[in-house]
Amino acid sequence: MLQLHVLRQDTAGVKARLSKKHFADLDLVDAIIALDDERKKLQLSFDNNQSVVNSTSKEIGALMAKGQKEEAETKKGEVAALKATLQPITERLAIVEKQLHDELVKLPNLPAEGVPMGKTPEDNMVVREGGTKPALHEGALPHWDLIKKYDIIDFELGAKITGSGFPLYKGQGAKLQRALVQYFLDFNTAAGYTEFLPPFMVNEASAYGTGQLPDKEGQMYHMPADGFYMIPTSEVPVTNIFRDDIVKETSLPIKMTAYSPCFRREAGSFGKDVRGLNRVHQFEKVEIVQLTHPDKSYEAHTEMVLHIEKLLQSLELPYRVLALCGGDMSFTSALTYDFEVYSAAQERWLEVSSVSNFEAYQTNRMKIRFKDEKGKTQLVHSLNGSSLALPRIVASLLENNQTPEGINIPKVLQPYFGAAVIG
RNA sequence: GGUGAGGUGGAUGAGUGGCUGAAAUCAGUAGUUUGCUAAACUGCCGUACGGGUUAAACUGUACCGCGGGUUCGAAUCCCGCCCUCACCGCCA
Repeated sequence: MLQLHVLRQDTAGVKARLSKKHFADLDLVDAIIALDDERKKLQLSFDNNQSVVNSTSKEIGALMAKGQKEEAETKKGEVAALKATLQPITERLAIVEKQLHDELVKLPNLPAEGVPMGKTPEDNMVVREGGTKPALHEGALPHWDLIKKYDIIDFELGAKITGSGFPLYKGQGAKLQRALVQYFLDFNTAAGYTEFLPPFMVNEASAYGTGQLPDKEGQMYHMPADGFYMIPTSEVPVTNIFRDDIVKETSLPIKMTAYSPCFRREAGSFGKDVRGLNRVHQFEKVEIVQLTHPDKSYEAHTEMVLHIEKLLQSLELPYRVLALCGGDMSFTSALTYDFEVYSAAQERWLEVSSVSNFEAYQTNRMKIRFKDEKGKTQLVHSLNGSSLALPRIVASLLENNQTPEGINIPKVLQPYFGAAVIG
C-alpha cells in the first residue's frame, strides 16, 4: 500500500498518477487524508487521557504502600471516571484506524515516470524485439496437436484426474519440464540469485503481503479448512521470507530465485486465448525476486530485464519486450516490462515473463525495512520477474522448432534434456 | 492424533501484580588506548503512532506469539487461538 506521507506531501501529483493508471475514485485520496486527520486527533486525546490514568495508577500504588487506603479509593474513583470518558474515544479510534487501512489498500501503486499512457494491452509499447521468427514447413501444427502427435502432454487425462486446465505431462514432455526448471534455476543462481524451494501454500498474512489479498481473492485456490491459499506464483512465499524484518543495509540487494508450481483459478477466462498451454490452472514457473535499496530499484529492474532477455536468447526464441501502459499494469506495480515469445504455428505472441518494480508498495504492507546510515528506518523496494513460466515457453519451443523429423531441443537444454530431438 | 514443556528486544536469557520498555551476556555501533592484528576500557544500541524542534534535545502512548478478560495497575493472573520443541502413535 501507499505511504500516507506521500499522499499528504503531493496530493495533486498522486491524483495525476492515479489517473494514469485509470483509477477513477480520486476523492478517495482526500477521504483517506481526512480519516488520518481524525485518527491523529483521537490518538492525541487518547494518549493524553491514558497518560493521566497511568500516572494516577502509580500514585494509587504508592498510597497503598503507605497504607493510605482512603486516598487511594478516591483516586480509584478518578481513574474510573477518566476511563469512562476514554471508552468512546478508544472505540472510535479503532473504527477510524480500520477504515483508514481499508481505504488505503484500495489505492493501487503509482506508475513510474516513464510508464506509457494508455488503457489496454494495445497501448503497451514495444521496447525491442529479438530473435528471428522461424519459417515453418508445410503442414506445421499448433502445439495442441504436436503434444498429441508426440504423446508428451495429455489434457484429457489431466481433466480426468482433476479438471480442465490441469495438464498431465508424459515421458519426454515431463522430462522437458524438469530440464527447463533445472536450466532456469542454474541460469539464475549463476547470476547471484540464491535458490529457495518454498511452501506451495501460504497463509492469509502472506497472501496479503504481496497484494493477492484482499482484491484478488478469486484468483487463488483456497483451502478453507486450514485457511491456506495455493500459491499463484512463488513470488508470494519468497517475498514474504522477509516480512516484518529490518535487514542490514549491507545485505542489499537480496536476490532470490525459486521454482514452484503455480495455481490459478483464472475465473472468467474463456475463448481462443486459453487453448492448449496458453492458459492453464497449474503450471511450472521459476521466479526471481529482489529486495533493494530504494535508490537502486530501477537499476535492479533494468538488470533483471537484461537477465531475462539473455535467458530467452539462450533458448533461441523470437521475443519482444513491452513496456506496459498505465492501464494494463497490475494493481501493485510501479513499472512492468513484459516478455512475449512468438509461437509460430498459432502466429501469436505469448507472455512468458513480467518484470515489475513494486517500489515500497509491497514492502509497506510487509514492513520489510532497513536502517540507513543515519539510523533511520526505511522501506526497501521489492521487484520480481518470471524466469520463466514454462507452458508458453514449451508451446513456443514445440511450434517454432518443429520439423517433419521431430522437435529440435535448443542447445543449452540438451545437457539437461539428454537428447537433441523429440521424435 | 495423544501427552508434556515453552513462546520476552538481532541472539542467548532473567523476570509470578506497581521500583520492568524490560536485568545480564553476546552480537552490532561510536570512541579511547595500542607498531599491525587481537585484546582492554567507555558511551550508544527495539518497533510503531503522536507532540515538539530549522534539525536535534526533549516528551506522550502502545507493543514481551495473537485476541479477549480480571484489576486503580498485567510480560507477570484467567480464557480462547496460533506456533515451536520433546516423547508416543501413524506415515512418505
